[in-house]
Amino acid sequence: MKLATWNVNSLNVRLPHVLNWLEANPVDVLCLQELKQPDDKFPLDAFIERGYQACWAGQKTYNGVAIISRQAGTDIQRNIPGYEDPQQRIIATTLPGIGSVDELRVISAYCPNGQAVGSDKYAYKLDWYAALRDWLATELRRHPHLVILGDYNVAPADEDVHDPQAWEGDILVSAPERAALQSLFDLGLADTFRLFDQAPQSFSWWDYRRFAFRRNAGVRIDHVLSSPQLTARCTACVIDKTPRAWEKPSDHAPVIASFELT
DNA sequence: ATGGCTAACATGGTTAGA
Repeated sequence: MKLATWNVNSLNVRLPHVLNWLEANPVDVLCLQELKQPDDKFPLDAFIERGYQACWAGQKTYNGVAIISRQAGTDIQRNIPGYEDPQQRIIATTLPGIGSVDELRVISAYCPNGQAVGSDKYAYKLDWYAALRDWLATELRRHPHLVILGDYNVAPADEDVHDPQAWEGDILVSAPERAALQSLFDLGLADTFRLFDQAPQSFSWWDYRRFAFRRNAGVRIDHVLSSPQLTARCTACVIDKTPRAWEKPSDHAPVIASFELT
């Protein structure tokens, strides 16, 4: 089973890319972030025509998340329960499992950017992460087979940053942000990318400016995290840089994780 | 050098992203 995550930076603009990518990469599940469109603009028919189901949480202009999947999901949850937030950053659903895995809990997450260390948005980011951690602790007790895919807006370590010295202490890499992401790892969730040998300088986001993609001046902030029982069955995790080189690309690349479910 | 692109909303210039 293959699951992918992709921050598309406007599904309105990027739908052709998403459909082309899905045709070349017929994953079982695709989690999207930054739809930047209200619920009634979600292009459900385009996915249905290609054999997919979908659930989504949209918002005008900003944020917005979706889960595209072969099988229809149940138990759909929008946002973090009990955490009042007009920003649409979380959608979760339960998919039918395969073999001894009776069901799979899938979460698509768009974690706050934080803008600048010490800003109001930075405080919101850390607060949001604390709420996410607490909710995930509950979710993991309910769902032993859980995977949370998305844009975490945190580069876990210096090896995930093209120029760690230039970025030191900055947004996406500051110690409190890394501690917030670590608090998810401390729940038993694994960064599946690091389960395997990877090329050095592997990134998932590159600034639109200053030819950052051409120079591979990026950071790795999009991750697939899996619960222990799924981590044991994870067989690969790769970043697909291909669509980042297309015309009018998203600034993020998709990340794909594979699991052997029998 | 606090710029540099891109998208949304708007229809000029601001806000936000990371």
